[in-house]
Amino acid sequence: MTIQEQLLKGISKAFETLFDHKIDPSDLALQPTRKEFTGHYTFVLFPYSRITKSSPEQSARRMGEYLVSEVEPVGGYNVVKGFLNISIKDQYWLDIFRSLVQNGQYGQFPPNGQKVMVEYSSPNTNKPLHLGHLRNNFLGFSVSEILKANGYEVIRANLVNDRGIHICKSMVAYKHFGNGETPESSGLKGDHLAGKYYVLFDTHYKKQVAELMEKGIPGDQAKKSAPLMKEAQEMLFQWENGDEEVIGLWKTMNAWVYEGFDATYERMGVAFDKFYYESDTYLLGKDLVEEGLQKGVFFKKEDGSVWADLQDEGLDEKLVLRADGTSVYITQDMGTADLKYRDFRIDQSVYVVGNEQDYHFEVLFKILKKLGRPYGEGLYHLSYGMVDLPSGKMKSREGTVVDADDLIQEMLDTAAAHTEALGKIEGFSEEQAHELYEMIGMGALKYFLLKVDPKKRMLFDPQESIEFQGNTGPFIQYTHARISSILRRAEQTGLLLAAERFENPSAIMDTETQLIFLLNTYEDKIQLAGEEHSPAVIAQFLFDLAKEYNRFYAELPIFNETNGNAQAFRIALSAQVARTLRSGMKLLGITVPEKM
RNA sequence: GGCCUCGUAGUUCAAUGGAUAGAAUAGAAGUUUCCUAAACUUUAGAUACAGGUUCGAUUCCUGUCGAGGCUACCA
Repeated sequence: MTIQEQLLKGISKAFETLFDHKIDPSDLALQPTRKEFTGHYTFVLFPYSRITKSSPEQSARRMGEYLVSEVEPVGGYNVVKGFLNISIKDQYWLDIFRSLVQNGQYGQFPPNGQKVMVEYSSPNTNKPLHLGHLRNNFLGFSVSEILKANGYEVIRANLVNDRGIHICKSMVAYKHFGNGETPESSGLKGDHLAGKYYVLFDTHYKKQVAELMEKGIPGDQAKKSAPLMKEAQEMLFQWENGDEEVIGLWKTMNAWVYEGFDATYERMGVAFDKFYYESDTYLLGKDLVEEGLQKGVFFKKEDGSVWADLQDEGLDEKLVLRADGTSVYITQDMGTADLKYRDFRIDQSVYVVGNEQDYHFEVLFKILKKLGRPYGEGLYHLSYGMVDLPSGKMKSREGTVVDADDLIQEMLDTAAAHTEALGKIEGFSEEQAHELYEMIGMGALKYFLLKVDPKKRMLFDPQESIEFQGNTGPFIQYTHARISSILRRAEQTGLLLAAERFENPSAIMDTETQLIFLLNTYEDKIQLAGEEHSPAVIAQFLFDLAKEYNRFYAELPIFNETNGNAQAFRIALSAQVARTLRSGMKLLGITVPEKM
């Protein structure tokens, strides 16, 4: 039983014996005591004044007395207004610490028998990845790691949007202006090459529209009738009919793009267990429409189009099949959801997709539930906000996007320049130095994008680059590197062995208690993050831990300590902090260096 | 127009309805003979506005103002 559980049980008992009122421990909540006050856990009595029939302050005192005498780990208490601050005896912190150190499964919960698919990344194959994709990929990868740590079996999926009008645009432009250019001949990464033609299409298309409008054709009509657009639509039609030449070009260009994506994914450190391609799935879902009609979930209008009526759910009617019998986006998503289930028998499904699709997923999930899908209750849209630039929104057509490859390179360069300026790479080989830059640059970028609550839109200022001080990835990496350095020295002096079987010091300091307190909450954070699908919870925790450790390190001597027990204990505590930092950063997809 | 998010120090972010609204950064002032100064210490600075709910509101409700998104027989 954890210390929190013991406390809650004690409080529940206190309510029963002191105030003659039964409250289940699971209905009670403790919070960590704020720094300005003494104590470890705080229980708030205000809400219970009706039950206790006395002032919150009085009842807090009585409860404090009760807990001190009845709950073994409680060493003392103090009351401020209706807040009961409970202190735990040192001995119990030491016991907790010992059990954390000895727990071989620390940070990893046993398998829970549940299978979950996390779909993320899901790029279009007509242009390279940008800053928004980075947030998506880091979130998806991190959430997968967190779910694994929570005991889920995780399948990471990437649904590649490899067909449609946008790809045809790139293809049309390539046909006109390509002159047989290839990634090899141009020296461009495949995805950037395709992106170049997408931009070319747009510039020429805009020119055509402007010309038509000058001739007096209204804007709407001009957009539809511009020759390039017509050509793109014609090409889409040919693609759907399996035209050999079109399919050939499509395959060639997509292959270039995949090669480019693979390189970027590898640099980002993300991976997938299963790829789905829209060219395979875009016709799926019609059988579900049929099933829905039979079940009465859908209805047919006079023109033959099929609709889902979600007005009882507070939503509108939604089209699921066109009058001509062709499917729409949501039809395909319904079919793909079923396909995923057939492939893996998943219990849950997480979709990492931007918040502009909130409504789409709300509708999709409601439909799937109405259709009685076995996975229907386990659907979750991990919606995240856009990444804004100081100049405003990113628009690919206006060239204001921040390219993922460029940004990553810039991060590495900045990390390299910074590291060299600080003289940190003495004794490093070229290869080691490069590895370190990569760790730091990517650590900074990942941490920066993950520390913010996913659902909020966030601002990214590429000019200021990314900080290496303060609440950043490198700060945590640095803390880990320092501890590693301490452990190396401890090993040389033979202190590490002593630390491994440390004996309890006679007294422990506040900072040490605080560190153990934090270490003890690590697994709670993992579980919380799993529930909320939020790496931000873990990022914040790691920062708090690193900061607290730095304070500890600044205040307490480690190697000057004359008391052998205290010294061994501090080294053991340092080692455990390093272990937690390593474990937590792994959940964010960030590696930590031994030396920096 | 309708629907959904979001407005917190100069800036970027926190805060299951709880204590004196926390951090980081930028500003000001300090700290390197133990292991790494990418660190530490001190200092100043904020809940868009107006109501309501209650012991208590950044949080819940209503309205105003402001930012963004969705509102296609596009994907």
